[in-house]
Amino acid sequence: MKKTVIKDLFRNQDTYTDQKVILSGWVRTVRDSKTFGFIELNDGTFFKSVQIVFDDQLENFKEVAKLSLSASIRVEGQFVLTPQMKQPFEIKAEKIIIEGNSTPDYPLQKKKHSFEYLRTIAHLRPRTNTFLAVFRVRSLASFAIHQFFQDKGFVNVHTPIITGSDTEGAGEMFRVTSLDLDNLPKNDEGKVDVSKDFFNKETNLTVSGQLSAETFALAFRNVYTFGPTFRAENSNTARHAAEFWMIEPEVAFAELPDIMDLAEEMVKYVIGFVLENAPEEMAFFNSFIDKGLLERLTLVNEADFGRLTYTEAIEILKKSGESFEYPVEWGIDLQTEHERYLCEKVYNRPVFVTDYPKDIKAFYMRTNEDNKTVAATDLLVPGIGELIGGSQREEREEVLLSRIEEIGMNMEDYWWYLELRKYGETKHSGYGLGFERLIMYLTGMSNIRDVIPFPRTTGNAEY
RNA sequence: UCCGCAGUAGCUCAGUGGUAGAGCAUUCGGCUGUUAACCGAACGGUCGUAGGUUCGAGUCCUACCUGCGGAGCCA
Repeated sequence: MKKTVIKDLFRNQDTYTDQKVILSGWVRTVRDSKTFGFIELNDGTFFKSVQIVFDDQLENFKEVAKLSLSASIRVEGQFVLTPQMKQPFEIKAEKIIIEGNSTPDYPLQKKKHSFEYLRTIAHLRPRTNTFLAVFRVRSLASFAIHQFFQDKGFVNVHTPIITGSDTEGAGEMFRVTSLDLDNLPKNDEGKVDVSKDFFNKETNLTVSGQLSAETFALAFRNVYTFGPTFRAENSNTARHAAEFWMIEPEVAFAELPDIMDLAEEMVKYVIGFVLENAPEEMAFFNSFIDKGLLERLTLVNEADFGRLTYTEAIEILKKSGESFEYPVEWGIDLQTEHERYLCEKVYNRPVFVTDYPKDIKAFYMRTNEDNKTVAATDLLVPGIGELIGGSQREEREEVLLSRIEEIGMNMEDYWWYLELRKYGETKHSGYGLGFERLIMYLTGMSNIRDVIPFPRTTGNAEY
């Protein structure tokens, strides 16, 4: 007889009724009495566990009753519907084989643990309800994003992880080297001789695949990247990590509103996909993590995202009567308190802010006709902040050149990027989506460390 | 990096200058339908680290370490 997985039992209860099944999984809890007992068994295939009923007819009844939490077992037994009970069905065990018992000091108890504590046992926390739910949703959301773009004919580009260029302004980088740090080769000026390094030059981990993606957009028209990104910022917040995943679509023959439409459609698609494919997990988040989650996500899927310009946002903030810690003035970068006010108080849904002052944005963003602002947008989301940052790219070679000069960047480093403007340039636009922030938004989890299997943050690369 | 809060049993916490505590977990016993099972008992501590004040410090002071929350940076 073939092994059955618990997901199948839940999804096809009719076909299993009164049938014999073989299950294997991990013990969540054992409740025993003198001559019988119950085991909650989770096999990883489904969010919910199955109740196994066993009695002293089993030859190893005593050992089974004493199983430690998270022991792994195989169960042969009969599937029985139990409509009057809390659980829809249970397995009446005929045989239980102990594959790997656990020990009494198993750190996960049958009670609520703090996320802080669970972070200290990141190798065991995926066995908890919360993390089973988080990481299944993460997997589904990842798949949904690929499906969304693939259905639209976008080409997935694997941009380099090790990079010799720096997307200006995207943050501090992690140096990549194979040099012996205890014995560094020096040049005549006493500095490290990077020509002796593996790539004969200075290299770093990527902070963004955007510039590479642009090259492919000007060949394939519609492309996206989906990969890890690294920032060596000493950030200590619930929404920053040193290693995170980013999705960066890049679209040729597209202006800013085109990619805003794309971003909105994408976010809604992923929400719909996750609600449909992980209903148990989403119900769990709604009950135990974030009470308003389902209502909020459903609402978001039905309503249009808000859209306003930076200039309009400044006016709203000025007229709001709120006393902000950072005074509002045209030209400032919007602070967290301003963004929160806009999307949580004014709109109460995701909102695109567009056309920021060019002085506070990156060199590659397209300068608007007013010569003061750039065609950039941030998607602000309640509870998370900035979920997406995007822009129309500056396609006019002479404008781009003067921007690079203005900022004082090294022109030679961008020779290939500039050549894109020379050979058949077109308007094109793209954005970056922080994947973990999307997961936080989908699950209601409030710390980025709890949506990454083994998070890397300042001072922390355990596991 | 800055500001604030916290660190006491395996976990979650109480203890606010005078004998180190509770619930849960664990172990043992009981229980014929439990489902965060229940009932009884036992076990469990260098009070983050190092100094200092005091007759006496978990408690007050200083420094450091770690974690959390907020801010900056951004996705």
